Amino acid sequence: MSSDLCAAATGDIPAYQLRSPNSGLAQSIVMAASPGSMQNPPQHAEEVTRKREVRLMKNREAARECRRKKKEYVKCLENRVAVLENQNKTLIEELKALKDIYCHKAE
DNA sequence: CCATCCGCGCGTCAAGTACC
DNA sequence: GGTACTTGACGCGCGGATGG
Repeated sequence: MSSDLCAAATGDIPAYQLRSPNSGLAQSIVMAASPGSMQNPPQHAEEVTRKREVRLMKNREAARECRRKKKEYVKCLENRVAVLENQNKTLIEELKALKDIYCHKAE
């Protein structure tokens, strides 16, 4: 069973790069030290650390998913190459056969 | 054995892009 | 603009292959 990735693989845009809203997880919870508050109490430090951990965790998973998609995409491309090579071979054979027929007629 | 190489997957960062 | 998401690049550790 080939996924939709394969269908997209026939197009121009790498399927694993196609974006859909709400797909996957990721990083980015921008570290915010509120501009006015120069005091940096321990609670804030904890909060910052927590946010960073969450961000790292999300990005970790996002990277894993990204790699998985990329691998699948490459596999699809390889399959496609195999199919096209076969088609090419068949067409070459066909052409050869037709040429043969044509040559014998010409004689 | 052991040292070295190689391929692979991982975590992280940074830059780019989408979406609000 | 700010936030969320995606992905290329980098460095690291691990396990298997291989030559000495």
